[in-house]
Amino acid sequence: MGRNRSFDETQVLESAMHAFRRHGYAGISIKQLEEATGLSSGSLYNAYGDKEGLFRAAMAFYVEGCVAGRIEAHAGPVATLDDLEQLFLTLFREPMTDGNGCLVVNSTMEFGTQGSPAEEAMARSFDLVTAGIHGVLRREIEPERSAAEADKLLLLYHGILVFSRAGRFDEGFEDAVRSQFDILRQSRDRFRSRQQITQKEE
Amino acid sequence: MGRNRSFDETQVLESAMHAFRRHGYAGISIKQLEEATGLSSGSLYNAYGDKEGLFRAAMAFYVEGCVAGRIEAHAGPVATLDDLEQLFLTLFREPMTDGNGCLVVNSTMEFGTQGSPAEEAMARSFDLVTAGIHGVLRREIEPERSAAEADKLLLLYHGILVFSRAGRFDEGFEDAVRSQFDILRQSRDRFRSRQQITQKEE
DNA sequence: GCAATTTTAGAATGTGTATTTTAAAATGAG
DNA sequence: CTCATTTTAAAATACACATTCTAAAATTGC
Repeated sequence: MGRNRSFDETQVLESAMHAFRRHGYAGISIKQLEEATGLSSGSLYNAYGDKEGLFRAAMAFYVEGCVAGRIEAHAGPVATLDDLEQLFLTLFREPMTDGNGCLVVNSTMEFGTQGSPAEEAMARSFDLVTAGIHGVLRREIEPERSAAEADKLLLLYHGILVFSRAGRFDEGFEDAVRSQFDILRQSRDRFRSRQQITQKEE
Repeated sequence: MGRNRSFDETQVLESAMHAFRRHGYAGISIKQLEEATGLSSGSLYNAYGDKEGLFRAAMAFYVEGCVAGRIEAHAGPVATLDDLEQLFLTLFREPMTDGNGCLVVNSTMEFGTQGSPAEEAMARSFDLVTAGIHGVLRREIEPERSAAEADKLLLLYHGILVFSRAGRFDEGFEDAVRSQFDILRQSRDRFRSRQQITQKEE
């Protein structure tokens, strides 16, 4: 056994993640990644193999640390409509306000579908968000409308991430989100009272 | 005056635009652009100055030819909710189904806000779409809800472009769009009948 | 403390890149 | 036709890039 790593892996991955978020994969050089992480290229290559390896690690770090955590907290198995609304409202706060967007969505747009080094992380992230949103709506509103409303929210969510990256947050997007959730809460209340009536009849 | 260009400028810009759409700006090389356009680098540099110049030209070509035309047709000064719905439904058809997304949104995600060579084209395109959608809703539904509903549609629109690039169109997004426009049409009808009542009272 | 093994920093390497230069071919204007 | 000007293609250039190599420093297990 030789010596142990002297750098903080979490800190390096976090720096790399922010650098990729800002410049994209093709748009950043190893030299810039050295500056961002504070590591020399030798150490980076030793630890992650190559640029793609570092990118994959940064992606995984982002998905597990950032996406999975937020979904679990706001769209987990017992989450309510109000919790889900909070998920959407977090998109208007740090770190999304720095104009660098979401690493997963940025990378999706950079690579598209064909042979992307981000493929697994992308799929996992989309699946997490999709399952989270659909789960909450399936539990909360009437079943006939739940799928379409969930897809709407899914599109809304990713639309917000586009405008986050575009630096166009001046408009009333937060109001739009609240207004949509108000509508969903009305739908939920109608659904609940109808269920109560059905229950009484039995 | 020397000789005239022997290549079809429209065809070259269209090829370049599709190449940028597919690979991004940083992700494509001059050699690939030579292959895509059929021009030698000499001709490309003579005609467009440099890679960035060609990119700007391709962006302008896309915005004026693709975005502006679609907005005018489906969200112009006399467009209805049904027209606007058609705008959204075109996103599920050619050429958006090729998995290469929209050049403007792709470039937005690649460059973000800071000093992007796509800045003018981006701003123009976002403004066109924003103004088009807001215009239709201002005319069609009740004024108190119009802004929030327009922002919702704006986010929905760009969310669709994300999933278009992600190649994840298998889901019921088209239903989600139709369902949202059904709701807007109900809102419009309520608004209209309320206006009629007010008119009778006078 | 010794030896094996890993990390590390920096120099070295080769390839790919955008761009410029060159010279010949083409073509419009007079 | 002729001349000036432009396009064009291909070679030349210079630089940036990802990656590998080298040798020294560090650190663990025994």
